[in-house]
Amino acid sequence: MPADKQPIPSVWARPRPKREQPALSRDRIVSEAIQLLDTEGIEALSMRSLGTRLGAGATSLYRHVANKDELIELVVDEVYGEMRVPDAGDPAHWRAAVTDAARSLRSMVLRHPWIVSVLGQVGLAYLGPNLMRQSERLLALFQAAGFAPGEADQAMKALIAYVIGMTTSEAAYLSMLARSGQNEQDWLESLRPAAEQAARDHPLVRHGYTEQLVKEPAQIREETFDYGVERILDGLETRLSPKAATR
Amino acid sequence: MPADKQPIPSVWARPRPKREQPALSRDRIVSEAIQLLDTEGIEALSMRSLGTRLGAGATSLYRHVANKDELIELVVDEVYGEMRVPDAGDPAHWRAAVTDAARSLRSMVLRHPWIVSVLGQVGLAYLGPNLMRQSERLLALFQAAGFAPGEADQAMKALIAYVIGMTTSEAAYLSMLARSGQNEQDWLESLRPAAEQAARDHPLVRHGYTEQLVKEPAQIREETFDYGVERILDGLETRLSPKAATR
DNA sequence: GCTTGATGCGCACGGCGTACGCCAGGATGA
DNA sequence: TCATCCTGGCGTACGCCGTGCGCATCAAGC
Repeated sequence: MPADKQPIPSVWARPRPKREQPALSRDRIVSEAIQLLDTEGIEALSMRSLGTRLGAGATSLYRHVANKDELIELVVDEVYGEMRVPDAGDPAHWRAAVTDAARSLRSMVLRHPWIVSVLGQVGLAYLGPNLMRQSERLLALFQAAGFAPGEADQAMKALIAYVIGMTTSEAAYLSMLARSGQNEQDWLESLRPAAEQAARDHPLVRHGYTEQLVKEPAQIREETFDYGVERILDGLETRLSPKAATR
Repeated sequence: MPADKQPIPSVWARPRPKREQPALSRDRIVSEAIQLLDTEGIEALSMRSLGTRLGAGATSLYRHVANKDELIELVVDEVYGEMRVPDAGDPAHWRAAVTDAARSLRSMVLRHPWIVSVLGQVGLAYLGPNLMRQSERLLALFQAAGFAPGEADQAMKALIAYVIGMTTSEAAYLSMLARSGQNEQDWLESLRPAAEQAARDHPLVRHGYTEQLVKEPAQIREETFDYGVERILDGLETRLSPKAATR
């Protein structure tokens, strides 16, 4: 047994080996992980770094979560809790309510852009309590609007898929921008040559690029997002009118 | 120097230390990586394992790709090349053409489900030649259908976002199913208790579960996917008719 | 006082991405 | 023909990672 561990000058000068933090717990671990992810990004999350932040060793965390994957499932469900879905109210205002929910989900993802690099791995965040709750509320919204249960389910899935897909590319873009450390305008400028090279031989793509150069990028993203939400709601609305028979 | 590496019986019986494989190249590396990803999943892809498969050392790969992230960007663009987008033809059939493209993208993702756990990290696959090409063809499709250039861009982004979002959850689900090694029915059965527990207090969600138990899961996924595509196309179509003024 | 269960920690293992320097062999130029 | 350089591959090593295991500590119950 190697008992000669640390070069402590005196045993009596022990640096308070015991608890000053409120002790480890699953909740504290999850919320500290989210903070770490928000401030330093996905690649900075290791069990060691998280442990250190909590004033604990890496392996201590394993008393509260089974492994890193489970931690990530918990973290994902936790941030889903930030989404806001309006109460199902007046059926006449279902579009506004659904739009609010979609925007709320988008801003959650943009607040926590690391989530998109993790969504492909967590198989069933589905079962998390927060996602469950939001699904229930969304279903209520669609059913109140007049969709039959089965179709409300499809409508909800279509909407969420769209929001997730659109924000995935937004978040990946913004993460990369953040890593570059540059201002968005400067960064786009430094990317210009590569983009123009790539768009050579693709006139339609190139036309889109040059057209967007004059507008504010953040505003373009928001408009594009809203455009898609509106089109999906338009498409869903055709199913509610009495003459619905598109398929 | 620890020279006791391999128990080679005789130095003279050296097993041909030189090339028999057609030599390393970026193309060979990328296509072997895709094969490895398809057969063993995302977590099996390491520079070492890939090198071994190619009959080379791990670090040899770095002569052809800058780092693992770049390899992944190459791999992602490569599989985008498998997507098929019809030629822009008769404007009257734009819906069928766009639907084909969407289904083609979906089946590409389902053939390579690991892609979804990597999409959040690659900032600009956008610039890859294959994705460029597909974007150009999709834009042509929408413009031929009657969308102005700017709106064609928004329409394309909405469609792709939907497909990516929907297939992300499908692929994550299928990956997890594959890892479980079980038949889908058995696996769903073993998941039942947890699902029912989670859906307690959420009657609408629970109703959806029980309703789907009688149908073929793969067929449900396909119908749900198609439903969303149809709704988006319905929504887009309202913008083409002369009386379009939804927003 | 003694036992027992929960909690945290140190250590160690095997694997990862990749920087670096060496070397063999082919291409090149005198 | 020979010296030189360039290219591509390899071995080694560094500093990370997730996590299994066994021990130390301590509060609670007898």
